[in-house]
Formats: sequence, structure tokens, C-alpha cells
Amino acid sequence: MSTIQLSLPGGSPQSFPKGISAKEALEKLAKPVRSDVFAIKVNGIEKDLMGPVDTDGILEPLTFETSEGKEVYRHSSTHIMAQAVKECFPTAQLTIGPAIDEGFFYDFAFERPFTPEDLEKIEAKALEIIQRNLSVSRRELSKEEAIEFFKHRGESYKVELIQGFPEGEPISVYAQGDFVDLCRGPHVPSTGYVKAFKLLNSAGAYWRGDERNPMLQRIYGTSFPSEKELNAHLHKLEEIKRRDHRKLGKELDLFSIQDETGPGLILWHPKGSLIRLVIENFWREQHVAHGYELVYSPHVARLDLWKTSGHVEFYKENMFTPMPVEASEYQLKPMNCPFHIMIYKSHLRSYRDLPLRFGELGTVYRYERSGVLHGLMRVRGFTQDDAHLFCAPEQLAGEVRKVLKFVTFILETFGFTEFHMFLSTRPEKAVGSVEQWDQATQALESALKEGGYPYQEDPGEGVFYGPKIDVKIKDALGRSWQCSTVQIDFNNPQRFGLTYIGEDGKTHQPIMIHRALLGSIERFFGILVENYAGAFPMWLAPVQAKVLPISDKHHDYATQIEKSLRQRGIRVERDLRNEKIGLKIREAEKAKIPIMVVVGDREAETKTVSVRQRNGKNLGTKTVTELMKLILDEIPETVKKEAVFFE
RNA sequence: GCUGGCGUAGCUCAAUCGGCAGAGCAGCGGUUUUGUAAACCGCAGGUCGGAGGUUCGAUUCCUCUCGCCAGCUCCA
Repeated sequence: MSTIQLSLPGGSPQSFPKGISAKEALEKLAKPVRSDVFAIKVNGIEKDLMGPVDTDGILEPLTFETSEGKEVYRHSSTHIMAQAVKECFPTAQLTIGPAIDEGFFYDFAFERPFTPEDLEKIEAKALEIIQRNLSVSRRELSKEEAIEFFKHRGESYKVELIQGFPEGEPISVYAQGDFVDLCRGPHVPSTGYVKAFKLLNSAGAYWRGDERNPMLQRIYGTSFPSEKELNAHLHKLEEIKRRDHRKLGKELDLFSIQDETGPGLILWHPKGSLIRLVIENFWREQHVAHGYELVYSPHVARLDLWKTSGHVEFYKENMFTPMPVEASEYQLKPMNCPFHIMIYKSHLRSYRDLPLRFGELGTVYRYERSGVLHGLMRVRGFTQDDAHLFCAPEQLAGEVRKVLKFVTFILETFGFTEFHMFLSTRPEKAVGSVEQWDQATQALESALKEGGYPYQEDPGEGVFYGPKIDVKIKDALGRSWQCSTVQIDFNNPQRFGLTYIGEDGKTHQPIMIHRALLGSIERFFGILVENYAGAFPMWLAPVQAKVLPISDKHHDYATQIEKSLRQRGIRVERDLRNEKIGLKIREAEKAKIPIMVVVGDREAETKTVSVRQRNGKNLGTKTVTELMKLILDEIPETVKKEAVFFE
């Protein structure tokens, strides 16, 4: 019998008989083997723990702590769910069921949607299957055998999947009890390895994601190695619900979307508008300080403009229907770029003028299918914090570098400190030469590298007119949101015939950069609401302090305090209602006002105030000067007045 | 757009297996003059999302329609 050499990462190799199970080998190499190991990587390839090892190699045990391990665990979990569905509803057909970020799903072809009662039944059955601790085994079949096997079982979707597989390669199936599923694997050794299991919800999903295909019934679930971790996850889901900007937007009276107005169209109420105003003021000041020129453009324009820009050709499905005006047609703008281009074109430009940076908080309207609208996150009318930079090719990398620095500065001010950058390269359907793409992609890459930003490449995810960098931020709950985007465009300069006169006296074509930092003001605002759970930091809080007199004897003093704070530019309100202090505090607390200023006899006599924070902390007695300092100190320097400038 | 669920007072939610629709909070009027998350009493408030249909009678059953929610797809 031949032997093989196996080792742990960084460990010394030992000899084993060829075909030994990974588990046995591991038991000899690592003492003791952790009980939560349920799969293995052999030379970097994920394998079953019970499977044979045939080659020399390094064994890396997999647990739930690794992302690969998590995937295996959830994948096994979804098989358990699928088995439960088949046991409860034998006529349901299997389709696909992958692990996803925080759990798993499985799509079934079934004659009707699953009800919440069905889910309970399925979950109970799944727990029973876990109890049974069925061992999970792998088998390989030829393509023909596999087709025959699943045909026999009435699994026509599986047959369709297998028919799409390459010829000649063996096809693996996994079995646990009577349940057999087509699967690449690996899986946990037995169903009992899944400890905490929960089904979450069900909804329709198209076969292969195509709406022309039949609708399947998708069930979502999640699983963890312990009840404790599962509960923590369920709490997080509750927290997400609690922070939902649609709910908080109503409670805090920030905005509304009304049927009579139209879906996807936002009405900004005074408190929400105030926050927006603070955001926009900050944005404008910083743009001016960073060498941008602010512009304004109309909401509609001749359809011809959108033909020139290529939007009619490439973006039609997202545009509102054009409207006839006199002899021509006008289009509600889905983007701002053509206007900024027209401003560029209004003069003959010299290389000395470049780079030109036109910025605008430009409101655009896009037709979105009704089913995709979602609060402030996905709407039909929104304001982009847009800018278009026109530069010479050699300035490209430098401009991108500056934009990235600007992006992180702005987002950090809003309290986001974790960024993930993505570089998207040439898609299949693209304009421009491969050389142009390479050059632009290199400019983006070098800006990322020079800035020291780690990034991930998204091959083929660029826009048709050029490569781009997307920046995603992480919020307080660890969710990521894409806000900023920096896109290079060599298409539009060409379409619009943009030029500048170079040092050589000849005509050259500038390169355009489209960029947004916050993305959409509506969406970014929604993200802020959820990130802060409605408790905005001092500089954004629509009401920064509320003066609460104990009784109407103290109204004059309260009014006086209010006036002093207002004079220092603090956004302050007072509550002169004939109510007890407890109620006034409760309501100020619910409105998430950062500072409550309680004034009664004691304060009026000593010319002081009693200060309470919205977190319930009582800061005790302060002078008005101390109170003002307290509030103003909480406002970041960069948003106070002067903008910080950096190169 | 598609599949499923939902739509009752400003808000959060009851009820009616077809028979004049109910509570808390908010609002208004009064009493109370209050010390760090809800004082008390009273009043008012709804063509039950909209349009048709079935019925002696529809908020309830049926059809269509609008909107919302969860997904699919798409995306700032």
C-alpha cells in the first residue's frame, strides 16, 4: 500500500496510508481535534471530513469561524431544510439551495406558496432530522447515471441542471437518510453537526432568476453552532427592524411618501429638511474649498440632448416617458452629466483651464419598476451629489486620487470609518478601445495604490462607458452600503465632441470623471437614520437642545435661556406646555433630542440650568456658558465654519 | 413588472363566520402648577384604500384597480 505525506499548516509531515479519511489523519496530527471541526481543506480545496485523502498535502481543519466553514455549515443546513420539505411535502421538487451571507435558502417548485404554518411544520421536521443525526455521504455518478437517477426521482429541475454540466466529468451527490441531492459539497459529516437552526421567511423567486421562467418558492433560514449565536443574530434582525428608516422617518417626522403624491417621491418634512440642509451646506462648503465650481441645471431638457448622450439608447428603461412641448419632445432628466458637458462646451477650453470640476446637487428622475421601490433607499426622484471633472489624460490618476481622499474625508465626517473599495473593469458591452480601457483602469488602480486603499476587483462590472471605483461603507450594524462612485468616461467627451487646446496648440479630447460621494441625498439620509437609529450626532440633530421649564412660573427664564442658545446658533426649542416635567422629558427623549435643559426655581435663582443627555445621563447643574460649550464642543471642527483644505 | 401577504381614526392596533365600527396614544376643552421616560375628567374624530358586482343589507363575499410589505429582477 502506498503512503502519502500529510501535515497541518506549519506542522511537520507524517506518513499515512493513501486513502485514509481526513478525520483519521487529523486525529493523528492534531491532539486533540476540536469537536467543532466539520470539514477540511486539503491543499486549499474544501473536502469532506470523512472523505479519503489520496495525495500529499496540508490539512486545514474548517470550523464555523472561517468563511469557508460557515458556507459548508449553511449549505448542509439548507440540505436539512430541503429534506424536511420533501418529507412534509413529497410533491415539492428540488431546485437550488445555496448558502448566503447570513444563512441559506432553498428554492422549491411547489404547487402553492408556503404559509407560515408550513414553515413551522418544516422547521419542526428539520429539527427532527438534526436529532436523527443522519450521516451525510458522498457518491459520484456519471452524467448519464445522474440524469437517470434524478429522472427516476421526479426531480426535473435537477435533471435540467445536470444536462448543462460538462460531459465526462463525474457528478457528485450527497445523501442523508433517504434524501439525496445533487451537490458539489463538501458537507458536515452528519446532520447532528448543525446545532441551532431557524427558518425565517419564504417568498417567490424565479427559476434561474429570470422572470420568464416559472416562479419557485424560496425559503430562507439561518443556522449557527449555538443557540446563543442564533439568538444574537435574531436580535440583530430585530435591531434592523427597530432602526428601519421608514419607521423612524414617521416617528421622528422626518419625511413621508404619500399615495396621492406618487410612489417613490419624497416629501421632506421640516425636521428632515433641516438635516438635509446641514448636509448640503457642509457639502457645498467643502466642494468650494476643494476646487470645485458649483453649477445648477434644469430638470428637463430636449430629448435630443439625451440622444446625443446615449441615454436614449442605453438607459431608456430607466427614463420617464418624454413629454411633447411645442414641436419637440422634452425629457425629465435621469442624470446631470449632459448639462455639465454643455457648460464645458460653452467656451473654447485651454489646457490651462484643466482640470475643471463642476459640482451640483442635482435632482434626477428615474423610472423604477414599482416592485423595487423602498423608502428613501430606492426612489423615483432623488438628488445626486454629483460632479463631473474634465481633465487631460495625464491628470487622470491625480484627480482620482484627490477624489478618493475627498470621499473618505466626507464620509468620515458623517461617522463612517470603514471603507471597502471595488474596482470594476471592462464589461462585455462597452464602448471605447481596449487601450483606452487599460489606460483608464491603470489610472484608477494607481490612485487606489498611491492612496493605500485596499481594494477588490470586480471584473466586467464597469459601466459601458468606462471603468469605475465604488466605495462601500459599513454602518453601525456592520451592513455595507454603496455610496460613492468614481467613473471614468471616454464616451461622452467623444459623443459631445469635447475639446481643449493643448500646449502644442492642437485640439485634444478631455477625459471625464463622473463622481458622487454620498450617492443620493435621499438614500444617504436613510442610511444615516438607520446608522444612528434616529439619534443624530449634535451637528446633524434637527433640534439640538430643548428647554423644559418645571412649571409656568419658569416660562420667562426658559425663554431667556432659549434665546441665549439661539443667539449662539444652537438649534433650540422650548416646551411651555402645561405638563409635568416627566412627560416633557419623555417626549424629548422620544424625539431623540441630544440635550434637555431643565429649569425650575433652583436654576432660575442661581442663573443656572440642569442638563440631561438623551441617553438618560444627568449632567447636573451648569451655567449657560458651560451648556453652550458642551453643545458646541460636540460639533466637529470641519463642519463648524471654515472648511479644512488639503491638497 | 412578477409571486405571495396586507390596507379599519393623525399614529399603533382591535372587532364584525353579511346586520347602524372600537381602544390606547395624538388633537381639542377643562381641572391640576408640576423636579428628570406617561397627572385626571370630558369632547370630538372613520362613506373600513378606490371603483364596480352579488345581496333586503357589504368594512366583511366576488371582480378590477391603487398603494404598502417580503422576495425575484434591477440599482444611487
